[in-house]
Amino acid sequence: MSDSADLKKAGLKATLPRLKILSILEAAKVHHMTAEDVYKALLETGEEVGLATVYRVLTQFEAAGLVIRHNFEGGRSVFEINQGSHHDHVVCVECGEVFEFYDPAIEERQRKVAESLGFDVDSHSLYMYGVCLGMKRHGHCSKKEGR
Amino acid sequence: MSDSADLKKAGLKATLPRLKILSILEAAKVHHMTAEDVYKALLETGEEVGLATVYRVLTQFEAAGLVIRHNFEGGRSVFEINQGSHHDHVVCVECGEVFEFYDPAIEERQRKVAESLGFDVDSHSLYMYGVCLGMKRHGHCSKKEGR
DNA sequence: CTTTTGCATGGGAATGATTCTAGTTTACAC
DNA sequence: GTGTAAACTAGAATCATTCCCATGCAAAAG
Repeated sequence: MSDSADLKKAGLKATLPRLKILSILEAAKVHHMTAEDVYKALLETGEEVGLATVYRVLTQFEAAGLVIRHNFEGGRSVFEINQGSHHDHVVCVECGEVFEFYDPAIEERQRKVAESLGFDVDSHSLYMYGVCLGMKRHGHCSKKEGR
Repeated sequence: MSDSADLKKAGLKATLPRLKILSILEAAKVHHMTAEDVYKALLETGEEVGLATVYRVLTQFEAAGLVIRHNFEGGRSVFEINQGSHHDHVVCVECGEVFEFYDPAIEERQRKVAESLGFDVDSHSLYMYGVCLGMKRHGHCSKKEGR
């Protein structure tokens, strides 16, 4: 259950930067962070880590299945901790908030489509972009900042 | 029906680079191209265009709804001509081939999910990544090149 | 058909995100 | 503890994309 054990299980040495990054991702209120976000959070805890390390570690975590990388609109990657349960995303283009949902019917239809193509699916992602309720109604929402 | 008219309708001057880029996208056999792909195709026709222009034009075309931009895995954007009919994508991570499909049931469920969140959806994208039949069976397929 | 006017272009520099390189440090097996 | 492979840091390098600005060209006006 400890982060240290999680890392070992993934075949990764339990180094300080890795432990810190993992705990930041786990503790994050907004749990979709860019590499830069993680780097800033590390600096705030007074940690001496290089941005290169953040990228390297996030990529290793992705390969190990500890985190999920998303390529949202705009080109930069965002990462979220992998809590086991697959879900899809709805992103507000005004405030940046990310909602998650899971729809078994959609998952099933995707599986069928892949099957009919003879495709072995490794991963799939479904993103919807639009304007959230708060921004529509009041021009702001819980996460007011734009981008 | 002419490209020139299409551009004017979109509020864009019918300049030579724009016409060329539009015709390349329309004629493309593999119709998911990166900006670099389009640039190379232009050079092959002997055209003197700057890469910056290609990016600028593709972005304008996207805004005008003439092309669709996709952010597949790997960071770079790919573009396809917008032929009106929405569809989703299945990408082979081995050979790079892109298959398209449309599933009304999935579309409908997405609509429902957005509605239940009070979300106005501008766009949505569904990508599945995996290994295509040809690569599984023979280690190669119609589009053998890797990436 | 020519002039006018302003948006469009080209190319190189700039930016932003991400990755590589070199030399140094650390985790962990013995 | 000690050795060794793996990991770390900082900064340089790379890649995709965008910016800047002097020049060019499309469309409107004459």
